[in-house]
Amino acid sequence: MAVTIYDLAKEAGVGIGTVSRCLNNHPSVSVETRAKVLAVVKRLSYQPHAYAQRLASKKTNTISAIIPYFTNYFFIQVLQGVQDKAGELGFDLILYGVNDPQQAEYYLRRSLHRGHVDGVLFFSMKFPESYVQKFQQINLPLVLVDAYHPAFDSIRVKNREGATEAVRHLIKLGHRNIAMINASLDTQPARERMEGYRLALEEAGIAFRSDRVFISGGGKQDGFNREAGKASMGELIRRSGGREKVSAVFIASDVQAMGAMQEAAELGVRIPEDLAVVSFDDIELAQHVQLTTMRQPMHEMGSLALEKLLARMKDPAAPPTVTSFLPELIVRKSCGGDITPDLILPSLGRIELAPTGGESG
Amino acid sequence: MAVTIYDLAKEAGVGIGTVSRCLNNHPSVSVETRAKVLAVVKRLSYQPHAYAQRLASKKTNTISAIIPYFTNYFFIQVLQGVQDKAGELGFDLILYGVNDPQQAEYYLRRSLHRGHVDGVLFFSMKFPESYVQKFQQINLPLVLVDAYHPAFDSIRVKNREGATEAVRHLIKLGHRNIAMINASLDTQPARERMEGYRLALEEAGIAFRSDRVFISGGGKQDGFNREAGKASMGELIRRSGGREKVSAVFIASDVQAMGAMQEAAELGVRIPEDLAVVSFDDIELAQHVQLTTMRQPMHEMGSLALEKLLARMKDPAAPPTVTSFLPELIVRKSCGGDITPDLILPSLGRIELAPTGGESG
DNA sequence: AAGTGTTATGGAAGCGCTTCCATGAAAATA
DNA sequence: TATTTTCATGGAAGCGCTTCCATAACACTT
Repeated sequence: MAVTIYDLAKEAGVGIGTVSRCLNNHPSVSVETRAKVLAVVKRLSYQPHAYAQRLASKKTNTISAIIPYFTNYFFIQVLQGVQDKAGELGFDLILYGVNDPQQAEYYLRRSLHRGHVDGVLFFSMKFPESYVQKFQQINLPLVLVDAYHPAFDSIRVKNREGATEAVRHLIKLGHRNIAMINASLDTQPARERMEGYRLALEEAGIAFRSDRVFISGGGKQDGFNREAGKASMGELIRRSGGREKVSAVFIASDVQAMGAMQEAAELGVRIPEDLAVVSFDDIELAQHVQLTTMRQPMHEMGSLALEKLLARMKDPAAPPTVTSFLPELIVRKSCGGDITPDLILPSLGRIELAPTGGESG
Repeated sequence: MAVTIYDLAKEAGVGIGTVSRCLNNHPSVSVETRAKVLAVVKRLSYQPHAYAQRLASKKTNTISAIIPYFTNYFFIQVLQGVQDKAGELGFDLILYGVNDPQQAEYYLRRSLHRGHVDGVLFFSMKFPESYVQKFQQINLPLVLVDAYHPAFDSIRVKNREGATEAVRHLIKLGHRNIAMINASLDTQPARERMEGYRLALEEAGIAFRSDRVFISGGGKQDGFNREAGKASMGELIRRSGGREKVSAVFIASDVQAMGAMQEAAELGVRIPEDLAVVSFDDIELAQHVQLTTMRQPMHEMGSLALEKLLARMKDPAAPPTVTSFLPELIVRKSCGGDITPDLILPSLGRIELAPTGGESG
């Protein structure tokens, strides 16, 4: 069997307490003893048993992250922030990918197992009311990212303000007939972004028309995906016409915009000539397709989430904090108009979305 | 403090053994006793202590996945496969993202801690020789994905064959001056894909020219990234000219191809008119930019990896197995020529890469 | 009635650690 | 030299489980 501290103790001719102390850099061990023990540790290539340590010390050094649809680029980039920080701090990160809402509860339950994790990161979903008390009861640190509940720490994005700025930009470019492609209103970001859209319109004296808001997805996921975006754009194009033709659209996320742009191209609608597009997130891809979008500091949100969790562990009694990020408008080509220099690329790419069937240029 | 089985036992008026048996669905408990105990479990909202269980039962139900640069879409898609399977089987997945090679060893060491994980998935990196023995010694199941070592199970992709097919396709379209943009030759996939490239050329009686192979990245990561692809393409375009102008290029991965295409567009080189492109992976994006590429079954590779790990746990003595996937050519528009219908999209998109400065079509 | 199974149960032992307490030796003080 | 303080150390207890063994209770057999 594996080497235990008992083996080490016997081999080094000391007690198990001493061995443990050597391993944990406890001060009260003589230099010689420590050297002797560590030599044995090395010789027998001893490996501590993680769970025995954790059982005895009551710390797990592990956190879990519960994330919906984590192949969504937005989450990946946030997750990267979490992971980098976790590595830096020596924490293990258990990844729970949620594909349907029920799973979220399953993973919450799992995270609640006493001694399983030191804390939980919960992303972009409505935190189930029924778990609020459970977390409070056992005092398990929890941080909500891109979500909100008054009882817990949260990291948010000013969706409303961001959306307003996005739509304002379109208005500034002269658009009046501005549609929105949104995700499921079950999600808070979708609701908030729509509110921002509505506000910007009102501000400019443009009437909000609910028939200009397109939500699709047929219940599949939460609507923040390429297919939903594609479907919505299809509908938009089919329904938009006549003198009140929609000339610009605000899309609730880059991923949707990807699908939407593809559909537009397939239907011969040119972007930005026929339709200006602004969306939300600034995932890596957005740059590639020259999408104008509202940037969220995803990596930073991820690492901050972990920091907040640690702070919470240190001081469980502190009142819940909320950190809000204000998204930043990144102007690229998809909105047309007076294009200001791309804020990411030093030189502008020449990638265009052209509706021609064959060669162009 | 938290509720333990002792509390349950006292409360239900039974012994701890009986409680444990109830919780674990052991057969030899009477129906009434079980009901009585489970009622108490519910009433006290008992949560088992994960690490105590694990310490006593010697099973962790956890595996770790060591993945380089996991924001790379290729890995994400593989990881999704792993995660889905893990969720299905009730395993916890610890994610170790590696940003530089040293970290890999750190995470290997960590995974080796006795009792920490039941098995390890190691992705796309050279498995360090110095850890071979350690894994064998403690008999920790290990599966290599997109990597190989004779001592362990592995899941591979026939990189050579895939590359050959990719280049053959270009040759079939009439190209003779075919360059390659590769990643660091320190990685096995890069070496194998280059060999496939060379083979296809030889097969067609075309001389291999090392000045037609472009590798860049300046040591940053392993070269499988957008920036490296962009840099290589820049060099290719600058160096290619005269009568032996390169008319097609095989790029070692989609991610690199993204950067390369961007650079081409910026330099006014049209794809596919001026330069045909075929690459490798078929990440989700490839469809979006109409990239012809060799598809790897990423999700399947991920879930198979976990299955293999389980098989290995069951039978530690079985000889190492190797499963190889043959990538499949997906023809889209980036290679020009006689375009066959896209195998993913029912109808072809119209997204084009046009080198024009402004509107086109 | 005595013997043989069968089933349900209690609880000790043990998983491999950390931590605390007691102890003995050495150093510092009077 | 006698006494206190400090330091290093050994090892028991305990973390919360699973599992095994012993036992009691009961139903069958002959």
